[in-house]
Amino acid sequence: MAQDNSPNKTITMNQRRSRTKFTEDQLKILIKAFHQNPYPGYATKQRLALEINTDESRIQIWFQNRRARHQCQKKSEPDEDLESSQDQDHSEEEIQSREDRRCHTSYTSSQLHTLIEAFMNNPYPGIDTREQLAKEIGIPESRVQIWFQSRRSRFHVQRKREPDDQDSEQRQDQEQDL
DNA sequence: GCTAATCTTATCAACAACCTGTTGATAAGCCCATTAGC
Repeated sequence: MAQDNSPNKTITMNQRRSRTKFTEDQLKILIKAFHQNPYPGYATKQRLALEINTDESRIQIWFQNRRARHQCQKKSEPDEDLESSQDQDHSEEEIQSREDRRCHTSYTSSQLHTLIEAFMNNPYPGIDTREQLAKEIGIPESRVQIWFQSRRSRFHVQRKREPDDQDSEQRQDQEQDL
């Protein structure tokens, strides 16, 4: 999706998380797991994270990127290599057999207060800010990142709707005047 | 150039209050999302 060029974006760019460098052994394990199931549930991601000694959120991102690359590959070279042919059958059955999601995180009012305040200050916090917030409210950084994503999304939807709401209000006023 | 990190948007699903709205989690991205570190 197109991203805007707001000043906030610059803040994000400067504070990216440092790139994770997976070893060959780690990649072997991840690729094998991907062949078995490109949509692993939370339990599998946690197990993988433990196995290759990394964070579960990095496993999630790796699978997201892998799926994206894989989609491109499948389109450009259908029924080509072993990898593609092995993954041809993923689809409906696979979606049906998807593993459980992560448990719903519940935030306390004080945690939410801290997050909202931070959001108003900067809706695009970099890794340092997110980690600081995570530490402050005692929630994993990955959850803080997801919270900001959802918050921005709803904020954008709300802002898109606002002009419509104003229009309809104006129309109602005009109707009442008549 | 490859790919991890990040973004927006749409949708699913858990939860609080009791049928529906709110919001966290996840998936897709088609001029094959964009950005940026190695």
